[in-house]
This record gives sequence, C-alpha cells and structure tokens, in this order.
Amino acid sequence: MSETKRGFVRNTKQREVILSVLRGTDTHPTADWVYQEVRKELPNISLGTIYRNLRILVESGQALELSFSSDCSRFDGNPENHYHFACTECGNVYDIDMPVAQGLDAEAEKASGHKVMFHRLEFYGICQACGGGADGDLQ
Amino acid sequence: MSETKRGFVRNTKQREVILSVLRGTDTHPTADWVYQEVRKELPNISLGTIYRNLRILVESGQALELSFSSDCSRFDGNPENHYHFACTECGNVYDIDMPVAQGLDAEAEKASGHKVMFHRLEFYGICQACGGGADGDLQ
DNA sequence: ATAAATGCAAAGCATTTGCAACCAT
DNA sequence: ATGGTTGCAAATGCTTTGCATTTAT
Repeated sequence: MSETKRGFVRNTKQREVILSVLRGTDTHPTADWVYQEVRKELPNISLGTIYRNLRILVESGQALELSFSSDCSRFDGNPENHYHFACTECGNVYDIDMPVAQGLDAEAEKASGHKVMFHRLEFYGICQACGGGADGDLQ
Repeated sequence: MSETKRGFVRNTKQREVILSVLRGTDTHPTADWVYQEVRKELPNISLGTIYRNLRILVESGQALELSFSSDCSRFDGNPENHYHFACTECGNVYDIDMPVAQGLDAEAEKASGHKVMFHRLEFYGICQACGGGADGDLQ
C-alpha cells in the first residue's frame, strides 16, 4: 500500500513537461487531460508514462492526488453525515464520533463564492490496530 | 450526473437483504464484500444487482457512498494541503483559499483513539458558474 | 555500462449496461 | 398487465503492467 521508496529517480523530459502542465493549471485535471496537454509538446508520449509519472510526483510530494483513500467505493449504512478515519497502513475505514462542524460550510462559502451544501471530512493516519495509538507518538 | 429522480421503487427481497447487510456492519464494505455477504442468503444474486441497489440506496439517502466526487483521480500541482470545492452540477473542482484547521486533527485523535497525521476536507454544492452564488440562495 | 524510464499493447479491476425473463404492484 | 427488477454476460473506462527498446547517469 505504501511503496514510497524509490532508489533514485532520473530526470526525463517527460516528467518535466508533465509537472509543468500540472503546475500550469488550476483545473485539477484528470490523467487523461494531462495526457492530451502533454501530447501537444511530446506527441509520442504514452498514457502509461503519464500515470507512472503522476504517481512518482504524488509519492515524492510534488503533487496532490484528489481521490478517496480506497481505489473502489465503500458504503456506509449510516446515511447521516459523519466523519471517517482511514488507516494508511491497513486501509481500514472507521467512523469518528465527533460533532459535524457546520460552521465550516459558511466559512467555505464566504471564501469561495460558491453555494456550499455540505462537506466531507476524512482523517488519515495509523489506526490503533496497526500500532498508531492516539498518544503513542511512536516516531 | 444527477439522476436522483426515479418514478417509483419496488420492494424486492434483494434490496432488503442488501440494506440489512449494510446496516449490520460498521466496516464500510466494498460492493464486492456486500455481494459475498448477501450471497450467503441469496446465492443467485448477481453483482450487477448489488451495484444497482447500492446506487438506489445512496440516491434515496438510505446509505452513504465513501468516495471522491469524481470517478477518476484528479491531480493538483499544489502539493500543500488545502481544501477543495466540488460542484455537484458540473463536476468541476476548485481550490478554496481558507486556512487549514489543524485543531481538527487533535480533536479527531481524541475522539477516535487513532494516530491522526492529516485530514482532507471537501465541500460540495453548486458553483458560481452553475448558478449557485454564495448569497444567491436560489431555492 | 547499467539500470531507470519509455512506448506500446495487453491485462486487470471496478463498475455499468443491454436484454430476455421475472415478479411486485 | 405493466414496467420495474433481476441474472447473466458483455462491455466500458480508468489504471496498471510486461517487455523490448531507449536514455540519463
């Protein structure tokens, strides 16, 4: 789940262009959009290279991936809005019993100018079962 | 993107069992896990039926789907943690310029007992371009 | 020279969909 | 009887991967 280590990384024209495309937009593009864009400069690049490099950029902290922790949807029988904790180690998702901060919606609405209906909040870290206690502070 | 309207919905044994399986666990199962579980009671049910009914349950507010707004990953060239707004109408994702609430991590850690490293917060609603102004209150 | 990175195509997976049969209303 | 629902299988779409070749070091 966490293959964050990579011996060393070579600089390639492809990765350079991908990163500059990513930095040059605020549209939170999909991999395919990046592909189409990069192709204008490197017509022979392949989608596989886009994916491989996006992953490298995310793992090395140069880009953010916007998606839920899991690669597939998970479902919750409790339809009321509540928060979740996802363990980055084992992938388990837990409910968090803490009050929903409604004030955040108003704050975001003022900051963005968009009509905010609700929000979703997920916490990430190491769960108790994986050795990450709330007060452990192992590292 | 929003096919929330459905003429009327019939009650079926399949949907009943799916909902009870969903209500009977707190593991935030995947569609496939639900499938395996429901199969113990209805051996002939198909995965397609699971997916169709999970969608109905989510659309009718009886269950929650845990996933990012989009069906595919989106990438952000800004690697610093910040919040996003996703329009439920057009699917566009916008950055929100508001301070990251670090206090939330401590609160979640206390409430959950897990070691929290960071959190992700997304707001949902109607963006300005789709007619949802911050003060509009159209409805 | 050496191993990382690429392009290409095939494969993998989660999810959706077309369709004939079925069944709740 | 009507049309929503199902089971099945094929299809779709995003993402990954195997491999021979290229290329940064």
